[in-house]
Amino acid sequence: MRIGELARRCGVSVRSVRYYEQQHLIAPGRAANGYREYDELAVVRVRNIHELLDSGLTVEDIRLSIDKGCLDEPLSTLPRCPDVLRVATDRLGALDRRIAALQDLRGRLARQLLATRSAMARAEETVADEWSR
Amino acid sequence: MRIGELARRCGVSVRSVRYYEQQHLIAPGRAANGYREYDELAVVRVRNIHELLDSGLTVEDIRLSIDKGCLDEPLSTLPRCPDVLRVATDRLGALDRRIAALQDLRGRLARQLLATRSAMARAEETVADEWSR
DNA sequence: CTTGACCCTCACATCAATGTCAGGGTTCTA
DNA sequence: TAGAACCCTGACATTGATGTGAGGGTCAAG
Repeated sequence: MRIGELARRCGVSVRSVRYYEQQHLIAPGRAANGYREYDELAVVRVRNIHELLDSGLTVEDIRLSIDKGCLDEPLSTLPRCPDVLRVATDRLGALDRRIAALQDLRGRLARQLLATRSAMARAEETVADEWSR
Repeated sequence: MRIGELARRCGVSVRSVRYYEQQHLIAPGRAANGYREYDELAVVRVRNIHELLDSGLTVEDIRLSIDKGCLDEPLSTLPRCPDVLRVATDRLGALDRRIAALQDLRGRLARQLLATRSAMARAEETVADEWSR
């Protein structure tokens, strides 16, 4: 099948499929006219790639697990892939660190906001005091 | 004072100071030789800009609050600035959304990992079964 | 007069995956 | 045979703040 059908069946853009190829995640054949040719295996691979990207892995992560057969069956039916597992575990840790950093940021911003609000409240009280005098 | 001293006193890079200027957050004078000239006010402003950036606001956020006098005193002693307050509140919401998105991602990745691990465990049991036969 | 520490502008690189052009070829259908 | 719908490559844009380098002035101390 050609790239448009592949993309449609995998729920990704044609651009993305070409990008995956450029990143050496897939290697389609070529027809005589230069068009890329994909088989059913490609459907599985591209779906897997998309799913892994969507789960927070990077193209680089996925590339590390290629040529290990880890992308050529539906992920749910191919549980044995230590490399993907390890990378995913690392990625989970990185994700946790990013979340922690964001929550730290949130804490600082919230405290700043709170301090500002209470300072404004105090200022209004002062004004009220002045009025009541 | 010149840009090097300003940057040192504010704990930011010279590059960042020039970037703030390019973004119209500061507007230093120029000496006869073309060197930027900063006064004490600039120290306060640059420190405030850096602190706000560090708190998760963007240059665009900060720009919206300029010309309101919100950057010309230490933030802790200038609590009355509704615009900064509103922007910061918005930013807090955005931060919460980003955190939620990351946590969602984390959940998906963790589930995938868990499923993979338990599938591997099942596979090992199967192997054990085969051995025990 | 030279060295070194400053300063200037301009501009590209970073990170990641994808969108979106431009400029052109192919294939199928009416 | 024309037009629609597809395909190709190549390249720039996006986001945000900063790093870095080239190529070149300015100034003070030695």
